[in-house]
Amino acid sequence: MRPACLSHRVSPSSRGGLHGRAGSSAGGIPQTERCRSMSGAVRVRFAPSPTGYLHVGGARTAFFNWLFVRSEGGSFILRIEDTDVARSTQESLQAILESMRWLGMDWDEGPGKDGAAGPYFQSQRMEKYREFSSRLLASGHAYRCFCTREELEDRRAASLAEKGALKYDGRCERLSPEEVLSLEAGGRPCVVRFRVRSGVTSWQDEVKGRIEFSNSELDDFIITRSNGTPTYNFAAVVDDVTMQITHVIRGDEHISNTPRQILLYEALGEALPVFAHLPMILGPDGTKLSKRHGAVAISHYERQGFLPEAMANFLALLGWAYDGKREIFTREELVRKFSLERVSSNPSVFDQDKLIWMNGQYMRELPSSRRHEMVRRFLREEEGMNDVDTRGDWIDRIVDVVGDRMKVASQITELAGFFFEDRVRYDEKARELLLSGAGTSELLLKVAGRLESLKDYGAVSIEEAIRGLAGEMGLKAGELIHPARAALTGKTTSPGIFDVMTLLGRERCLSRLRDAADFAASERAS
RNA sequence: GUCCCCAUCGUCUAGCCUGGUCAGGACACCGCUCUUUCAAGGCGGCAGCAGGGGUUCAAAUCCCCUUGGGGACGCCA
Repeated sequence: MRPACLSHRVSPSSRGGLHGRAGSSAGGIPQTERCRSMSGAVRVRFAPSPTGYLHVGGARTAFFNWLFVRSEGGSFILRIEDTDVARSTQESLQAILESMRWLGMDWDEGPGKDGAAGPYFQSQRMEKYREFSSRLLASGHAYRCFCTREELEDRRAASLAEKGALKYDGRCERLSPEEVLSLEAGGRPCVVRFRVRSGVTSWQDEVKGRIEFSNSELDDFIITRSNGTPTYNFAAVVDDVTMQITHVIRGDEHISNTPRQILLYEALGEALPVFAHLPMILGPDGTKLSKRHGAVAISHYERQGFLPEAMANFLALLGWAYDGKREIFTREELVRKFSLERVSSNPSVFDQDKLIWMNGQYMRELPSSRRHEMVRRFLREEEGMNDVDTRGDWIDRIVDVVGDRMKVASQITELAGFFFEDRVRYDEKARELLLSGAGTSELLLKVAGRLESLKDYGAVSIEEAIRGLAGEMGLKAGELIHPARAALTGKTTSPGIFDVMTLLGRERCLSRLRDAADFAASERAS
């Protein structure tokens, strides 16, 4: 309802990067900056191509779109850019939709949700692209080009060799109508190119401020391929126009596409949407985040036992901040507080440690039943444990005992793996501990003896017994506990030792304690 | 190579538009505390305005240059 393109960011030049002098449009062509959003409801879109999973960067883009439209009130359109038939797959589509849903993003129009602006698959919108292509051809904004790929490549290479520009030289633009006719008659395949006018193209970016390109930087780009399908820039504009998209919110790798798209809007006589280019998400090495940096698929995080609300919260903070102090927000708060004005213009590095921390924050607020579920699922699906449900209660108790040490479900392995393994493996520190003390072996045997003689084997009585034993021996409880921990878990850190003893069960405790006693004694002897 | 974007602790960032508060918070890290270890909690610490010029009484903040990083230059999206 607010007049988006006029009121936002009253002084955009402050966002830095204003190098162009305002109003100096060299070509003297007035920029049409009417905005669609002035006339109606906000409509935004997320337009993935189904050629893989939903990755962190895409998810962040989608989420900012979603957050924006939910905070403004409007429609979120999910459009599938599947014009690359060779690479698009049904599995990818499903995977992307699933990750979207997992993160809690619902769409108002798109796959499974028909609307007036459909269809929502580009592969089903070919007539529209053809129609707009002929319109541009008829109005003289576009022309046919008969150059072959080979010719183009040769010229590009030659130009490159002379350190020239890599742009199309526009030779087919100069073809006479007769030549075009005869070429067509000869059955020579052709593409349709957009005729880029001279001058300057600029826009007021919602996050970057004013951006300006000289059209001489652009060449006459292809809008329709020789096989009749539209290229990305063209399809995107036709769709955004026909779907009445008011705000284009996307990654800033699209900045260089924007002048071309604006020129297309202009030629079509359509009002421009508001553009908002989000800073990119980088890997720890400072380059664009990709699989090289490790896990980038949202589904990976789901499988590892991250919580969707934590993931969403974390994604929201990648390039957006409320006041720099508060960081934990419910989804409702995010919707309420989100605004494009507070999106920063500099790129951010994806910090897994902080994600883990944040997930831990959400994890400890969870009812234990939900933590049980998450761990069971992780064990079953990721660790291939097939008796998870027959041992369910026992596993649930382990999860309880692990408590908030577990920040992500997958950490159950490192935190409590010793419960599930038949034999303990001593890590470096445990080894040292078992081997260092003088009477360690004897201590362990005494602990074992005490546990063996317990009538009632439970956490409370175990604790009493161990502390009692320590007292009798004139030792501090810790002097018994530490070697016992090493013996039972193979590590020097673990959940509370009495809980460990309880859940491990008397038999396994006794054998592990005796094994460790043997280990301590034998190694010392040799 | 050309064009574009970006520049505050190691990382995410607040502060910049509307110059003047010890440059604030969080993750990570390091202490202390609690404690059977770890985790969590509490308390404390380390650490930053890329550099250089301007403008100004005053610059992280406004302007210019340099440097650095990133992105885009396809009949991919």
